[in-house]
Amino acid sequence: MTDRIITLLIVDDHPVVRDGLRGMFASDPGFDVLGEAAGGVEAVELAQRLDPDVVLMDLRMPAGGGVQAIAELARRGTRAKVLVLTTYDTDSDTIPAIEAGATGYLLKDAPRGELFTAVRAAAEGRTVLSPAIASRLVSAVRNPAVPAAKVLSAREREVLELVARGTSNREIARELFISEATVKTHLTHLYGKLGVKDRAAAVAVAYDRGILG
Amino acid sequence: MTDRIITLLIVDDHPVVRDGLRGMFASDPGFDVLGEAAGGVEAVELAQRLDPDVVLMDLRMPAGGGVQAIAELARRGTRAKVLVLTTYDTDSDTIPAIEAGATGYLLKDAPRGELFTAVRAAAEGRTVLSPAIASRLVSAVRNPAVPAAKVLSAREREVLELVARGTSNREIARELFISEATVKTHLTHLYGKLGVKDRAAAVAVAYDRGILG
DNA sequence: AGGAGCATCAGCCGATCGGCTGATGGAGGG
DNA sequence: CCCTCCATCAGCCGATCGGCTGATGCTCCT
Repeated sequence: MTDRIITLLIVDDHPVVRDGLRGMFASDPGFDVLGEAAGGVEAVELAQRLDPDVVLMDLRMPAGGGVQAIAELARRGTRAKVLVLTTYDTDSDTIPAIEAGATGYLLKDAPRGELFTAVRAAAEGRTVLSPAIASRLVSAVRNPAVPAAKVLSAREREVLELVARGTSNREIARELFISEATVKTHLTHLYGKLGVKDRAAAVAVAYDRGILG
Repeated sequence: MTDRIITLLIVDDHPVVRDGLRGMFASDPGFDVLGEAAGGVEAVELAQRLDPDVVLMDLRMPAGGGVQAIAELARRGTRAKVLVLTTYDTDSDTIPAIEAGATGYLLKDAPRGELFTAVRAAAEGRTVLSPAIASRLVSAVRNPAVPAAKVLSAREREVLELVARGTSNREIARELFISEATVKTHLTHLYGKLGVKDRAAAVAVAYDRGILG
């Protein structure tokens, strides 16, 4: 199993990164890069057509988000294992990506050897995590997961976005065609979810968690 | 001038990106990659020792910021032209980097050909900017340059940081050993500088500009 | 000497916010 | 069918905020 050739699909919006990865894997006869995609939508399509063992996937892409692409692949029952390869260990998409079905999660600054090992592991279905990611995961699991009790609803996010622009409650109400009372309700709720007491702190926390910005 | 071999130094904290760039330039006999650095400090040192024509520099790096490295190179009168190669067109370091002495500014998703052209241009001392960056620059210049009228004082930043944590004016006053009236004065001033009307928007703008977060 | 910018303070007042209590209807899961 | 979550709305009230006007002392630069 370990000595079979592993086929790959590379998904990243940066040509430079795609080149780097392709070059890396080309130098090892144990791998075969079947194709490249620059966005999530294209990735899903190519994954179906080329049927690679492993998909190396960047998360932040203009043309179709990585997380959605992973979810879509899972929904279609694609055989390929998805190995997320991203720049940020602070990425707020870490947990969603894994929930969506990613087999592993590596940072781009991982050394070559680690990458190769990770791809082989992923091909066999084993989970691989960067140490930084792993530690974030365990702490995320330790803390009651933040299980949805802290996920803002779509409406709450809308309100929060307007708050970040300096919009008053009354103006928000007009903007969203709801009453001021409802705006205040949404605010009270999202304060609770974000663990803050006022709008300024809510905006700060939202930026820290990647909800805004 | 155009047909001399151009020597390069690659600076990026990601091995993958360094590989990608090295591979790209290796394929063209007109370029010679002298070395690689993973951080700003190392970059300055290598630039002095290797004396490349062009330094390809990432901005966001853990080991020594790119902007500081550029400034340091300029201070030392290094011959090398610095071509910033970054991921973000929203990067708040754009203008500082150019002020620090960068010859050009490209986004990583630029196609190969553009990169080659840009490096040759940079080697000749010509300025190269990604379209997105260029447009940001002109607008930055059109607006009176943000001339210091919009730079927060140290005290104002302190107040703003506390605001972002949800601290009330009274608490901020206690925290900083000043009166509540003074806190309000600082706030009024920084609202003016940031072009906002309330604390929530101030926090948002501060995050956008990299003042907070 | 004078101006600009910063940090400090005062008082007043209307606008806005946030907490509290309580309620309704719709959607989705068990 | 019941429960939960979401979105919607109401009214009350004290706390907080932001604008306005005006003032002092300090430092740095011209």
